[in-house]
Amino acid sequence: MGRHSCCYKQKLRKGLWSPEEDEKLLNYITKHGHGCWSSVPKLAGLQRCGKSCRLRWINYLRPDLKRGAFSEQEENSIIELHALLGNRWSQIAAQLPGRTDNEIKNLWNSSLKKKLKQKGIDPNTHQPFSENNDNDTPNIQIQKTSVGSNEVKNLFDDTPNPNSIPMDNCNYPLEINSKINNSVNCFIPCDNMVGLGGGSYLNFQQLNYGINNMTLSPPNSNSNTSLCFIPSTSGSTSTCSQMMSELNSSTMFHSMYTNHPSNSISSGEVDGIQNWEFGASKSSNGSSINNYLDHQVVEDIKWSDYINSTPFFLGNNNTFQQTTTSTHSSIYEVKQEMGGFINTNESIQSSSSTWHPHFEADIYSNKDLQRFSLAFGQTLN
DNA sequence: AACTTCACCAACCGCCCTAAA
DNA sequence: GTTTAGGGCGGTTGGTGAAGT
Repeated sequence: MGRHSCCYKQKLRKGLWSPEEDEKLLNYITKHGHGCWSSVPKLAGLQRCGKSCRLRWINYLRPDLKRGAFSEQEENSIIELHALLGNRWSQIAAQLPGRTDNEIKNLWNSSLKKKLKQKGIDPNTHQPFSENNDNDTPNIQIQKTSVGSNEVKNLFDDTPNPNSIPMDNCNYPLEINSKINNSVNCFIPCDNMVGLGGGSYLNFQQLNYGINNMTLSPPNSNSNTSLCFIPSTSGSTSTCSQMMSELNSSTMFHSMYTNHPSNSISSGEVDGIQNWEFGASKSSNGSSINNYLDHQVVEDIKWSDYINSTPFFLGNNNTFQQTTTSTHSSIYEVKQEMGGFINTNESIQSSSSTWHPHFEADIYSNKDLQRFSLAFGQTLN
């Protein structure tokens, strides 16, 4: 592989494009479209390789290019997107109409990196230089870091009561929205949270979404969606009647590992940390804990492979409003009220005998970014 | 005025992915 | 299943003009 065959051909011009060459390329593509790029130079009468023509068109001649200096708003967007996407210039450019990846890359390397450094921010991590930037402790980096205008709370500080989840509409910071919109795995929360014993419970169902427009695609048991929960329809946990009735039965399926129809996410405080237990259930009187994901399964399926960066939403039925439906898909308008991303960068062994192991999740509300610890797997008694 | 350094950015290079043969 | 070519992407280079000495 490596260089394209066209690049080996002799007598092809390289370097800057002349106005005459630009005119030839522009005229040709305007009239005929580019089609196969490798044939463009010959048809357009250019002594260039197709790749060079393509680049010239995309980065300079395309009529929809904005050109000119970047606005402050554009620069801020690039910084935010870079914090989220890293050096994925094409993805960043996709968020900025009229700008090319090359243009943005050049701006970043020549200007934005310096600006961030001048502000005492590491352009690679987007964290203050004074903070611990050790890549082995990524969760720590997030603490006390500003997300948009939101305040960030310390992991072990002032952990909120999940019963007080704000249900107002909320506008997420740009990078959060982008992450949500590009997600493929989302958890649909069901009816409501039900208080039980020392914790609170939120039933949910995972479905598989398409990219960007939140198209709901019917998943199947062979898909790689990993975590498949069916809300309980009886007992102490709430039913999800409304949500269930909106969905074709083919979109629901059992946990592929447990084949048990009842799972929930539960919350309680352990070791001073607010924990969410995931994939567990309690009996109707709340007296005993039964977890349907046995320890062997947990080891086999490598949780981290499935859930890393998995977004989820907490809310009620109003969080997702179905707008259209067809045989194969339903489109939901998302009014997320609270949601987050599970981080599996580290696993914490709790000193408690009943919670193990823990992963962390960033949970965003309309006010704060807060850190929870999630407990996955078998409850140890 | 001459030279050097710096900043910018257009263009190239090489790798990767994918579809077609 | 393998090979090949096209297209896309991110990293890097090198030309050019501005600024500094």
